[in-house]
Amino acid sequence: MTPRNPAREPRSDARRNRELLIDAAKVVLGQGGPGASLENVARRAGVGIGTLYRHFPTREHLFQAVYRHEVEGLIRLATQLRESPDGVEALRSWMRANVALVATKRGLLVAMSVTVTEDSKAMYTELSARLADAVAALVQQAVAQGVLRSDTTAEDLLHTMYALCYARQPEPGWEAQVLRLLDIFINGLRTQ
Amino acid sequence: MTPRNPAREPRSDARRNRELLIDAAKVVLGQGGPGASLENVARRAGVGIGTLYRHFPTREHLFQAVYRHEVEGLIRLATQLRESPDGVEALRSWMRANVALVATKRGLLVAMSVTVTEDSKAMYTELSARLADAVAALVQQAVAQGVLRSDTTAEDLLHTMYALCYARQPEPGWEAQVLRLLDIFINGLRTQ
DNA sequence: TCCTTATACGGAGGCTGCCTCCGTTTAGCA
DNA sequence: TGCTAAACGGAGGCAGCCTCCGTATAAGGA
Repeated sequence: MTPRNPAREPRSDARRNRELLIDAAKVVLGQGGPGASLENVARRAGVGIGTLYRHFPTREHLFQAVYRHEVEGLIRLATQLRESPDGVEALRSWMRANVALVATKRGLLVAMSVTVTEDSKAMYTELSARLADAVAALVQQAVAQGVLRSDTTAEDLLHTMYALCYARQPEPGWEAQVLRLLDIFINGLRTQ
Repeated sequence: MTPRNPAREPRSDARRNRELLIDAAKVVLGQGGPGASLENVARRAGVGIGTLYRHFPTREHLFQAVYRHEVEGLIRLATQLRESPDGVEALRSWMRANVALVATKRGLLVAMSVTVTEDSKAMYTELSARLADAVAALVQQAVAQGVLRSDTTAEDLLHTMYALCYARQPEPGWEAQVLRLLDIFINGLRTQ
């Protein structure tokens, strides 16, 4: 074996366990929030606690990895939806996915907001920009198809969506309410 | 001794220890946030952990007691400031005290926002209303003195203050910035 | 195919905090 | 001064945090 390979690929078991841990953490942190038990995450992933700590030295590392994973999923989804023939429907689907994420991963979002470090701020900035770009592409597509008002911006959509989510979150049944209001908003953006 | 006294006053040691615990919790929770150690609170108060749990059966009971204590302090301050000859200065002092509270008790506020129960929502509603009333009285006083625009509302002030606090909080030095912006805002409300 | 070893795994163990339970102490009434 | 309801304190059992180190294994080279 090559004894000195500074940038070697991670071993296959390491890669697999990392994925397992992130999947488990999605569920456990999403429900339990900032105080959720990391031993519980390791148990659900079927790995030892030592493995968890090797991959994610601190609680924040794990939170960040999960968050990044989720947001990159949304970015991927936006890219896929650019194939869609109906640009407005594409936007609607994408926003539904985003609201669903806020709904199921509430604990995670609270956890992220509790521990704000320089590091997490940088990540947040980077991901926000990429997300906004992905949505802007969807908007442009719909505008080009002639089904959306040409003065629409990605920020209009994102700000409205997050404002609705956060203003409504505590009540039960808020998700349906927000989706209804979003539909109205999107209809308002249609070329008549 | 009267064995059957359903609504007896708490014993003096109980009252004293309750105060000691709230004082200690102010510091410990203000710094440590939601995850702060309750044993640490008891140690700082100089009482046993059992005593803490008798007075505050859950972490939330303690959080709520501290929060109520702080907000009632602000309400008392507003009442005292009604004696002040200069209504605008009184408002300014009061808002400075409020910003200082946000600055030193950040951990507490985060803790309160993480665990939202029916109970805490009711308390929050009640205290918000009383706080708004106290500020409204200060505003009316200043208006009556002819030093403040007569269309000013307590909500204008409170919303502006909290929006500034929460939008700015993470940066270092935010407190001075917020105080400066608040001063400008209050000057804007002066009758010229 | 097998050997070698860098890489990764798992969980025991020490520590801290949570919360309960109960024996001890004390405030305050008569 | 005596009595007792009320309050105190901390031991103890349990759970989670994180580290450390002996064991297992993936994968490059012979």
